[in-house]
Amino acid sequence: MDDLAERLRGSGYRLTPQRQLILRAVEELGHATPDEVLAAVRSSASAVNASTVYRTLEVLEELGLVRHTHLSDRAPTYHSTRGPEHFHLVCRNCHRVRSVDPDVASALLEALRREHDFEVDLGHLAIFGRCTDCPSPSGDTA
Amino acid sequence: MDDLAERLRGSGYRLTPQRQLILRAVEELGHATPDEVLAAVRSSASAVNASTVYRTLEVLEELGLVRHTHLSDRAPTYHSTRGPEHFHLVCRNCHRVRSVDPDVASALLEALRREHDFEVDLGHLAIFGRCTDCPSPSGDTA
DNA sequence: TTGTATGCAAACATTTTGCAAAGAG
DNA sequence: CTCTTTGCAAAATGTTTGCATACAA
Repeated sequence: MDDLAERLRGSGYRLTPQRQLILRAVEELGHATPDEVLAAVRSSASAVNASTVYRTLEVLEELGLVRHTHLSDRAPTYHSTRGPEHFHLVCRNCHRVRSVDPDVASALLEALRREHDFEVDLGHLAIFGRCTDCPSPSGDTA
Repeated sequence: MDDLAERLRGSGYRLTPQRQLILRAVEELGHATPDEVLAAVRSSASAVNASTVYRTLEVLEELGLVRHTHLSDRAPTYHSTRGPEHFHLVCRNCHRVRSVDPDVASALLEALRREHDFEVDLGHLAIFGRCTDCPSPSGDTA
């Protein structure tokens, strides 16, 4: 769908092949780092520059077409906003990442709004911890 | 208090002046990046190396004396575990950071435990969003 | 004395920047 | 045509590593 073209023009941006490719890559990859997006775009066809990926992800996020979150201490990951909104659970032990329905957190959001005048950006949220059934308390990545 | 000495030895580590200085700096600074810790330690006295700061913060965190969280897209911040446990609210607009009592999130933690077999690491949690009364919806740092 | 810890310098990973050339509208 | 976007190369930022030396126990 050419949501992309319209959204871009609506904000004074231009439609370029790079932007199309990068958005498509994010949509296909699920949760991908800029590097992974770069690799995907490159294999998929032409050569695109890393800085273009960074700049484009920034634009796409501004337009609300993608979002980023931090699922590790390393590079951020980007995902499309086309699917349902969600937040993330990340297990420090097995590194499994789960997407959770916002409803689970609605009470917290409400409390923070009321008691702390704070509006949570749920889509950016990544909660670290560990699966109850995950073994060794190994000092692992965060 | 020489909790530090005991904890270190209890895990086969040694007590060094650098480790004392770094722990003290974290305690005094509140929420500080490795770089800020480095600067504090350096001014406070002798010269310490950056890599020592990184290695030491890792050890201190393993021992449970400090914790780190991500209050920006940049460097992580470390804080002492001597104060009460808390999680963080970060406003994308005014960059204010608030420490919140864990109780506010207890229902969520319980739900995640029950419904997702997931044990949240609350001390690492930083929730982004914006103060309700913060003005402009400027596309700001994350 | 023995092995851990440090300093140093270099490597690494990720992101940002300036600027000239390409290309969208 | 004009102004945005790209590629490129270099710099900036934050962190990690190998190795010889220093020092805690």
